[in-house]
Amino acid sequence: MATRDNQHEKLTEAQDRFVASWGQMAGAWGISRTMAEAHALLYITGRPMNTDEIMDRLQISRGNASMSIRALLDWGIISRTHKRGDRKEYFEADQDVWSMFRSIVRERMKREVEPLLATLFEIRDASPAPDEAAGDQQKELLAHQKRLEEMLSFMQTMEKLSHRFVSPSGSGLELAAKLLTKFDR
Amino acid sequence: MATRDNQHEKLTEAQDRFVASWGQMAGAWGISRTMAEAHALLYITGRPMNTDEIMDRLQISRGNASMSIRALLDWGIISRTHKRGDRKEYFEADQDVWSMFRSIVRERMKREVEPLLATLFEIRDASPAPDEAAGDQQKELLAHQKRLEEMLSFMQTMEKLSHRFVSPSGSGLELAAKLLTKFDR
DNA sequence: TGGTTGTTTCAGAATAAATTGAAACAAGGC
DNA sequence: GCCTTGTTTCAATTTATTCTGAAACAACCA
Repeated sequence: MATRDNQHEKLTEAQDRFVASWGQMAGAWGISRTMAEAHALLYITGRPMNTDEIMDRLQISRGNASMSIRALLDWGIISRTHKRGDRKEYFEADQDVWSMFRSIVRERMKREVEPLLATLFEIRDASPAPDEAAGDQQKELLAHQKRLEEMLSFMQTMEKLSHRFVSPSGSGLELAAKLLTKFDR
Repeated sequence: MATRDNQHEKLTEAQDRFVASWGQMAGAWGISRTMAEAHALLYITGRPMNTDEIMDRLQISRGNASMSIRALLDWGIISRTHKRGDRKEYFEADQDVWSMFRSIVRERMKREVEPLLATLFEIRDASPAPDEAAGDQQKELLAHQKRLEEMLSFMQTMEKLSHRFVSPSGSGLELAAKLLTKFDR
């Protein structure tokens, strides 16, 4: 059975490396390392795990595990399961990479882009309106408004785009993306 | 001139709010607040500014200003300018929102996605290969490989997509995005 | 060459974010 | 009710990140 043991060891090592590289990526995107690692672990092992297993594997505290799992549930990229005769809660990751990606985009839009957009509208409406006179200051106010409008229009396009792909039936994005990359240049 | 003063005051206030909301957003995306604020300031004022002006307006130290400006230059979303008879360096933001966005995507891909992709390939190549036998463990190895492949394929699609839009002539994205949002559902 | 102005660097300080661990809380079973 | 098992919360701590300020550096000028 030495071969089998060796295989298993290498599998575990590959999983650990996957988890670690995922965790590294996290910081750059404003996600906590542990949260990313927990998700990576559930994804790459592909089986439901309970809190204790996750704690042990990632070497983290119970509190941290609980909060990270909660966050992943809120993002909608992992779900609860149960095992017969076991009172513990188990968690498993969405195994469809594209649907996972859609969930992430959906949440980030909702949490970060939408509030920003609302603020930008407020700022626009509170910005001083240029009057008819043609002084330099009026020109500047006009330019200010133009810059605000362009940013607003950009973000609105992004929002619509994300809704278009992310929300309902949903799997349009995968097809579109693949088509778009199919023909080089 | 009370009206003019009032207009100017309101303009400054609008700019400050823009800068602040931009800065808030930053944290969620793994960017330092100051860097985002400096960029927002240059964008919304629309005119070249030197280090001292930026320091004063954002209330930050010279060191911080210098490093943030440098980072923005590295990202390619601001550029250096000079004024006749003034030895100071001036900086101005790219005023085209879409080209700005392209620069950001290009850099993030290069810095974060490409290295991750390289690591994923390494992990795949170091993962144990299943043999012909049909045991549970072999099935698991197969499933592991499938998950890795799916993630790899996803990220490769994303990379190609980004190259397609971001790199050369470049302005395709704007058109495509607008078209895609044009027809609801 | 020495003086002046402007820019960069980086060790240490300040700040923000993530993590722990123990207590509080829930949900059963007896 | 009152144990037992599992989960959540949160104040205190640890860790990571950002920022400061002064010194080093660079470029120009007289």
